[in-house]
Amino acid sequence: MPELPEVETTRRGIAPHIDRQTVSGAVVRQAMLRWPVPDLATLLTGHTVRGVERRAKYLLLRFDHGSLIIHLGMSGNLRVLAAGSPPRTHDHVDLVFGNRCLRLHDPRRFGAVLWADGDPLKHPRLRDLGPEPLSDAFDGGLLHRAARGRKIAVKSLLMDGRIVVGVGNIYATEALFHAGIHPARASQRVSHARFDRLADEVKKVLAHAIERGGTTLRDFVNESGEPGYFAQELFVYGRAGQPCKVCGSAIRTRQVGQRASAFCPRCQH
DNA sequence: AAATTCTCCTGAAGGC
DNA sequence: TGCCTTCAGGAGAATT
Repeated sequence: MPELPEVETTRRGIAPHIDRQTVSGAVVRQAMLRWPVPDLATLLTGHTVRGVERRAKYLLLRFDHGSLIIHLGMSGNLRVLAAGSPPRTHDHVDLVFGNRCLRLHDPRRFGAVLWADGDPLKHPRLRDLGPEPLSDAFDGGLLHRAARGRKIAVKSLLMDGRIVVGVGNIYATEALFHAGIHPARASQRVSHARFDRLADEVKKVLAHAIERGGTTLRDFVNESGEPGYFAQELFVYGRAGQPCKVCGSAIRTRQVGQRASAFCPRCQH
């Protein structure tokens, strides 16, 4: 499931192939993803990509007349293929650049392709987002302020995009383990010092995962169809019943905010 | 206002 | 072997 490191891996992978390239055509095979997909052939043919950026888990393809906003949902990936490559099931959208093709594949269709006429950062889906986790704007103080008076589980706080973006289930789970904080702990009962540590661990785990090309659990692949290599470095996510890599206790899971959450009962409080 | 629940979808896994 | 049920999961929407 693409989280920030997987989206950033995708951005870095596709940018060299499509930045400053001109769209020669587009195909929309499935016009209904999370929201309706615009008529991309009409919208983009003849227009040139003026930048490939990322905000939270959204990819932004800049054009002179607006921006294409792409979200990979939980099962999406973008690959660069030869133009004319036969589509497989769930290959929903192609953007064609001469002899190459940027193809969106998304079995569960939780992804989205949106268009913003003006500043994409002012789009309703992006305008209320919190700071980037790898920026200086994100730190323990921000978490501590957001947690004031909140009974919500600290893991849910960390995954709330209005507070900080890009931290999904995998990396929230891992960062909480490294910070020694129980995922279900009430936010208001986490000290400033422990939030400092948590923010630091979020940055470390995300940066490290980007270096490894992201986490591949089932189906994440980069623009060339290759998996990421962070999965082997996970300490708790997906390791229920297995021994903690630090203390040997059996990793447990429980529901936190309707989401499966793994933790070490001895290392996290 | 904050917290919780529901929703979209498919593939994988488990039961029988 | 194969059909049926269950469930995960990002994040917006609806509800409490």
